[in-house]
Amino acid sequence: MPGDPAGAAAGNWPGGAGDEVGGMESFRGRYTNKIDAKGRVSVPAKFRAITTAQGFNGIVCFPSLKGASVIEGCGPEFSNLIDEMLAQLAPFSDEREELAMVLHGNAWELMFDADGRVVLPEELRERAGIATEVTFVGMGQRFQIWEPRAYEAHYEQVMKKVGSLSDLLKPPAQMARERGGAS
Amino acid sequence: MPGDPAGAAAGNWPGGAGDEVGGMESFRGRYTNKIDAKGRVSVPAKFRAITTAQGFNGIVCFPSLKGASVIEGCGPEFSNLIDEMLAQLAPFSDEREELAMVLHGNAWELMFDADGRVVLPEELRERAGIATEVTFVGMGQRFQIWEPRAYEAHYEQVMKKVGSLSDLLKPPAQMARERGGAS
DNA sequence: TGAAATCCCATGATATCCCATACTATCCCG
DNA sequence: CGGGATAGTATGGGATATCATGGGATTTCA
Repeated sequence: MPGDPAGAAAGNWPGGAGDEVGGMESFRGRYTNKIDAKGRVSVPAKFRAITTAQGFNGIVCFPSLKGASVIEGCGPEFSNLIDEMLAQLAPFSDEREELAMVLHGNAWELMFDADGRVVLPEELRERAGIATEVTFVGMGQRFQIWEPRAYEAHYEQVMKKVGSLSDLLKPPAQMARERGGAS
Repeated sequence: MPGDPAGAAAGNWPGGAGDEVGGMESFRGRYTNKIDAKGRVSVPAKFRAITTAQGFNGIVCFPSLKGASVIEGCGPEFSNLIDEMLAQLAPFSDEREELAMVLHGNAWELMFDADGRVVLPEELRERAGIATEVTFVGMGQRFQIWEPRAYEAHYEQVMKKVGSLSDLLKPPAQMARERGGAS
């Protein structure tokens, strides 16, 4: 790989909305890897490049808020974003404590070993129904970790629905015009 | 061969929109290339010129939202546009999550090799029914990658319908006038 | 001291790089 | 106007690097 030491990484293209979304690289693509006898699983190299570029030699994992059978994963940048979002809630409100209990109390920092593998905590695997294989799914700022069959089933459902959602995608200009109330 | 792609050229005619934010170069023309034993396929030189001019030595591919058997492709400018459009949806809404799963989770950044080839991921080829040949079809801001026969069939259908759509094409001035008046 | 987690190395598969070749459209010059 | 030279492009194959994965050895902590 000519001059691409995980830092310049995947897609540092110019201009664009990358900055408006928060300036972080996007987790893209889908990768299915095996869990070995010791519980280790390789994090996709493309994903590793992103989190290490963010200054953390590992990933952060926590349960899905939606209760779905899936593990959420991200790098320090999105993890910090979560902290900021929590910080905006009233300090001792029930809502903040409850969110914090999930997003902090059940979040793990998983360090890469020399070969880029991590061990998924039993607590998270169990809830996601993960046994011998996992599917990493890029979600932009963060990614998800699914049991492969559960992902397949879910994705089929999403594909059926997503055609009708395409109307929601509008260029920023058009979005502004509609907000402004022309018509 | 229909519309003489060579003549349409890369299209940097004078006064062109190449520099403007909203006016990206257009993907034009149609090219059918082979997939070799290693899964590699040459991206048409005209298309390569566009994405590299946008600052990315490769293409971005993702599935069609309409569920059609086709792979969507683009350069960083349109890819960034997608990010912007997604960013405008409510952060953890179902709609945004579902669109992200398709547009990020099943999107790949495919880098050109020294000869301008990429390897289409199995996940995308499968859904598009692609095996040994593909047809690149320019779509303006982006392009599509079809299994050649599927493209032929689809194109016949489109040609039957497109005649009745010609009224939709109006100069911007007229468009604005109608928006202001009616509705 | 024992179980579990971590480190380190080996291996196979895959993707990437690099060079060679055939073809075609363009250019140049007679 | 024609014919040969030339550059750009698509394609094929061998060599090389990267990555996922398995297993042994060492460390850590209870």
